[in-house]
Formats: sequence, C-alpha cells, structure tokens
Amino acid sequence: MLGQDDAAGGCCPALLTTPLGEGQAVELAKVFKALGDPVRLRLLSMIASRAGGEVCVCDLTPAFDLSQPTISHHLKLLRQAGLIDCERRGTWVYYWLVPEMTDRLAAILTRPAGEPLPDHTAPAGAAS
Amino acid sequence: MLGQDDAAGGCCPALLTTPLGEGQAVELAKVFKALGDPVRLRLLSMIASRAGGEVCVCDLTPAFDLSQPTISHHLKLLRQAGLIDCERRGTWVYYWLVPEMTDRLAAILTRPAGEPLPDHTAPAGAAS
DNA sequence: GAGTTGCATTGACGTCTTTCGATGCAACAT
DNA sequence: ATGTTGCATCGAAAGACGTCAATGCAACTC
Repeated sequence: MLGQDDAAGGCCPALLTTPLGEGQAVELAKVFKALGDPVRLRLLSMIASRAGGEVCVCDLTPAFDLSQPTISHHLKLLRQAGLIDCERRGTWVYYWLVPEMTDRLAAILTRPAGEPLPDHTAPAGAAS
Repeated sequence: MLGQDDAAGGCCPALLTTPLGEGQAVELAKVFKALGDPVRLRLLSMIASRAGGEVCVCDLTPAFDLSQPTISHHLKLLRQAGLIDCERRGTWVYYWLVPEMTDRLAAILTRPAGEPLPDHTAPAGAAS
C-alpha cells in the first residue's frame, strides 16, 4: 500500500550520483526537516544512545527547558518521519530508534567509492 | 579560530551512541535544516551528481518552476550550511559539492558495527 | 559611453513552526 | 468512585520560512 516507487520508500534514492526526482525529494525532505531542529536532534540522540534501546518519555521531558506538550510534539514529528517508534506499556510510553531510517539516510549521504572528485583545493576566499 | 570544541566543527558528534550536547545539536540542526526542503535537496543532488563536479547557476535555474531569486536564495542557504561552495568565473557562477560535509553527516548517521540492537520486531500496530 | 545578460540582494506577503497554557484521556492508587 | 500521575491533543501567539517582483551590481558586447 505504501508507494515504493519514487517515494523515500524506494530503496536508495541516489542523492549524490543522480539528480533526485521531485517525489523523492519531497519524501526525503520530510525526514531531514525532522532532523533540522536542535531539540529533536537531542531527543533522537538520547533515544538512540540509550542502553537497552528504549527511553521512557518521563526520562526525556525533564532534560529540557521546555514544556511537556512541546516535547510530546517533537516526539510526534520524529515518529511521523519514521525515525523513532513508540509503545505504551502500562502508565508509561517508551520510544526507540528505527535504525533502518538512519541507515538509509547514511547510505544516501555516502559517496560511492572511486569517484573522480575534481579537487577544488580551496581558492581560499573565493566567495567572500 | 573556529570553535572546534562542541560545535559541529568538532570531529564527529556521536549522534547515535552518545547524547548530543546542546551546542552540537544547534550546529548540526542548521545543516539538516538546509536539507529539509525539496528544492534544496534537488539542487544539491543536481550539483553533486554533475560530471565534472561543477554546475553553472544558469543550468540550475531553468530546472525549477521557481523564480531566479528563489533559486539564488536556496543556493545561499546550502552554501551557508557548508554543503556547497561557489566561485564566479567571468559572467557565470559555478557551484560544487563540499564532500567533507556530506561525509560527516553520513558518519554521524552511521551506527557503530556490533551494537546489540534490541530487536523491536514489530509489535505490529503498537502505536495506532 | 550605452545596452544586455547573469546572478545576488531587498522588501513584502502568506504560510508553516515552535512554543505555551489549558484540556482530555488512559492507567494506577486509594 | 474519586483522585493522581503520565502523556497526547487542542487552540493561540510569536517568530521563522518560502516565494515573488523590483532592484542592484558585475561582466561582457557594441
């Protein structure tokens, strides 16, 4: 049911080797936009680096000078981007990283080995 | 002179293994935010995938249904993020990819091999 | 010189984001 | 049943963002 054609769901849009299609760009941009906020980056980092792989929201919220609804909102955006997922377990809600998504982003940003790489050895002030 | 301490300039903020510092998060977010727009992603892709490594602005602008100032603005944001650089050569301006930056992002999003990775094998509808 | 072309900058406008307080709902405790 | 705690959702307000037409500046042409 998920578009696996030209959406981000397609295997590996080759950002650095082939011009990105418009649909791919729209899907990819959603994920990068989710990473484009310091609070969300720290949330993702706290979740990903947690031993055990899970974090309770009650451990995330007090780590910021922000209201609880704000943290909840950022977690929602990260989840909608496919970067994390969550589960309610009794009273508490636990979040964990979806490594497939970060793996995909890493692959997209990785240059294929053995590329010519025309050396732009710093005109050292070219565009000042 | 550039802060190489807790800024994004520091070697490799370990996003997925260590909680990100606030300063690192702010710097990293600027770069991801630059990638969080479909137009900028396509611009970066067109620039990076170009044989020869360079693209003239005159080749980028007509590829979009956007005004020339808008494209110029997006290119400026990509440049301020450190993802691309440019040089004026006579009448035309050429842009190229700064591979160090995409390499750094790829490294940041790459999980260290041999991590336990507690399998969250899909509670299949956990958060519905 | 004057005119033209390529690209950046400016100022303005509408929309999306970030944040909050207030509220709602689920789960536990009494 | 009532109260309490943990988290999500709902407006609302302030700011940031994407876009454009108009303008400015550099380089080439005549």
